Order: sequence, then C-alpha cells, then structure tokens
Amino acid sequence: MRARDLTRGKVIEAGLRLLDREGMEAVSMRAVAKSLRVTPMALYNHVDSKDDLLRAIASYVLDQAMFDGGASGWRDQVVYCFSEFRALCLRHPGLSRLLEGPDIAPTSAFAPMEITLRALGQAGLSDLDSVRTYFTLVSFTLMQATYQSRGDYVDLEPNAATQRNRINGFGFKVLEQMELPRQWDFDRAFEFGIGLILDGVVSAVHRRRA
Amino acid sequence: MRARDLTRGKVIEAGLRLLDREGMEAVSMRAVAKSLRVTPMALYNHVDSKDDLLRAIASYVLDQAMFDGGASGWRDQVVYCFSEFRALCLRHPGLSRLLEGPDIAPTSAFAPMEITLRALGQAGLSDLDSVRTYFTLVSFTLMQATYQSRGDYVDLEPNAATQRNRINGFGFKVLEQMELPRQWDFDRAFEFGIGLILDGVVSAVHRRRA
DNA sequence: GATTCTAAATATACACTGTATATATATCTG
DNA sequence: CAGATATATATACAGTGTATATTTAGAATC
Repeated sequence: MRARDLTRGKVIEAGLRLLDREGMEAVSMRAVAKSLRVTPMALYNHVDSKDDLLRAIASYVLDQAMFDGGASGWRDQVVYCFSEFRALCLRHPGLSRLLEGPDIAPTSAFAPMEITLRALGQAGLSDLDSVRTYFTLVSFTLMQATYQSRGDYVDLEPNAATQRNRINGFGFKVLEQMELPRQWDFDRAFEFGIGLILDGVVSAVHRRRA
Repeated sequence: MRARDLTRGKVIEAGLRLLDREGMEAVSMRAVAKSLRVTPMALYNHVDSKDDLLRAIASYVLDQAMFDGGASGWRDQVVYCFSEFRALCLRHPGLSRLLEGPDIAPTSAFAPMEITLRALGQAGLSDLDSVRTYFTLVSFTLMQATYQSRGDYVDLEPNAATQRNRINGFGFKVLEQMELPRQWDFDRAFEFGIGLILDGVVSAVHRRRA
C-alpha cells in the first residue's frame, strides 16, 4: 500500500470482511493490517483504537440498513424493523456478538429503537413500558441471531463440529426427548418469539385500558 | 502453595472470585494462578484449558441453585425459575456474559430448561412452542442481566464513567426525551418483560384451543 | 526406613494480542 | 526546491493461552 492510500473506510471494510469470514475473534489489528498489506500501527492513523474500529464497523453496517418499511400498523412496523435487524445480523455473522459488547453499540442502533418506540406508543403502551418492551425485543433478536450465526462464517460451511457445538451449546438435548423436528428452524422460532412478545403488548394495552 | 494442596475446587473458586470482582476479562490463567500463589502451568493439572475452567465455574454456580420453587401454577413456576436465574446472574456479575459464550453453557443449565418446558406444557403449549418460548425467556433474562451487571463488580463502585457508559451504551438517549424516571429500574423492567412473554403464552394457548 | 515411582509444581518458550514510542518517508505547502 | 506535516514503519512492552521439558515432593513398594 502506498503512502496515503490507506483510509478509514478501507480499514473498516477490511475489518468487516474479517468479521464476516472468520468471526469477531479474528478481527485483530494485526490481521486487519495484514489483509491491507500494511503495518499494524498504520491503522492507528485512521482509527483511535480497536474499540473505535469495532464501533465503526457496527456503524458502517447499521447505517446501510432501513428499519422503516413503511408498514401501516404498529405491529407490522415492529415486525419489519426487527426482521430487518435480524437479517442484517445474519448477513454479517459476528455483528450481533459485536453489538452485545459494552461500548460498541453505536448511535446508529437508535434508529430501530425510535421506530419501535413510536410504534409501541401508537399501540397504546406507556413510554416506560415501550422502552421495556423494546429491550425485550432487542435482547431476544440479538441473542437469537448470535446463536444462529455462531460459527456461521462464509468460508466455514456448517460442518459436523459446528452442528455438535450447537447441540451441546445451549440445550438441544432435552429437545430430542420431546420428539421435535431434528432440524431447528430459526426463522420460525424468531417469528414465534416476536409474536409472543407482541401478543404480550396487546394484553398489556388491554389491561391498561380496562 | 505446597506440593499437593492445589485442587480443582480451589482453582474454580479462585476463578469465580476473580469473575465476581473484576469481570470475565480478568479471569486469566495467570491471574488465577497468582491469586493462588502458584505457577500458571500448575492449573493445568486440575483443568484442561481455560474454557474448561470457565465451564467449571459456570457449573459450580449453577449447581448450587434451586430453580424449582414448588409453585403451583405454571406461570408462577416460570416466573420463579427465571427470577432465580436472574438473581444468580446478578449475584455473580460476569456469569451471564459467561453463559452467553459458545461452548460454555454447562449441562447444569438444563435444569431451568426442563422446569420451564414442563410448566409451559402444562400451560397448554406444544412441545415446539415450549422450546421456542424457553429460548425467548432465556435470551431476555440473560441479556438483561448482562446489561445490568455490566461494570457491576464488587470493588468497582458505580462511578461517573460507569453511569455515562450506561447512558451511551444502548440507547438511554431517547429515553430522556420521553420524560422517564432518571433511574432505570432493572427489577421492574425484568418483571415487565417476563410478564409480556407469559401474556404472549396465554394468547398462544387461547389461539391454539380456538 | 530407604528406594523407587509417579503425580504435581515449576521453568522456559512460542505465537499471539493491543498499542506506546521513536523513526523514517512520502506528500503537500510556502 | 526547502520545510512542514501527515503517514507508514520499526521496535518494544506487557499481556494472553498453553506446549514442552524439568524439577520436586508425596506415596508406594521392598
């Protein structure tokens, strides 16, 4: 790389490429530098620290997303918003893990929050309960995305080891005794979970109005 | 430490002590060894790897808990179970973070799962939906605990920097414009979230029977 | 009780990590 | 072209997990 060809944008994109392909642990300053054929310390002319880089990667991705689908009803708005959020996380495995970390979530993460709060207000929830509901929704979405994309990096086809990890990972053992479909359907599980929470919203609104 | 005084139990307890006091990042093999006045490599006689140690710490804590409160109704059972789970996480800040990690959640984590699945079955949910609901509940509980205990280690009094991080951390900015209590009540937010999900369960059961 | 055996602790080393500091170089400005 | 400045490099430090080799201390056997 020549003298002034390195830019913050290139650093961010190289970091994102690594995040997508090999996961969050693979995003080291040295690895990013190497992929750009540059000395590790060269990055520090464009990035304050590794945390700054991670934050920037998260912003870069979130800024490209549109969480407002123009749906009419509050429920469809929320569903669309979090479906988009989830799709983004699955398109960039490692992103959800990143957003869970402290001091990483950028201001761009406020876009889905504002959309959701507005929608929940329209549904009839109080301000406080809207925020509480938002956190419930975002916790669920983020964590489900993390589970699903765990080990799902583009050059790593889901192999036997990955599958085994999933099974041992968080309790698919009891599942088998319950005679369930052997393949876990993350999409339907997500839809169900969001639906559950939004049904809860309906109940809460009814209770409030009663 | 004398020749054969080191035990797996002592290693685990030393690790847990570090986890509680300084967080997950502070649990390094060298730090654990130092706290036991032992060489880092000495730990490897009692622990296979750092991951093994972290798993063991998680097991150690989870094994001491009772998630079955003997409540009669399915709803109270679930509430009790996750309240206990959350209390455990808050008593050991860093535990939730640990349980979120891949290949860490030990088989002890299946205790709350089984209790919950049984309760949700009693409520009238299908097997599949029970599992989906469990994941919704656990995602919410774990992540809320992580948010709350972020930076909450026993020797670190919540200072100005911590407070600022919390506010910038995941979106308390919009909150202020909404005229909400300046102090976020995690307890009530948790109760609300669990209630939301369980209200959703009630709706799902009704819909199923209709 | 002395000797052997073995399990546990140590010492050293390697390849990593983020990044502080100091230096060299390439580009822009006067 | 000369000087200033921004950018890349080189080196170094204190960390990380852990593989390997070695010493040591307790238990077992004679």
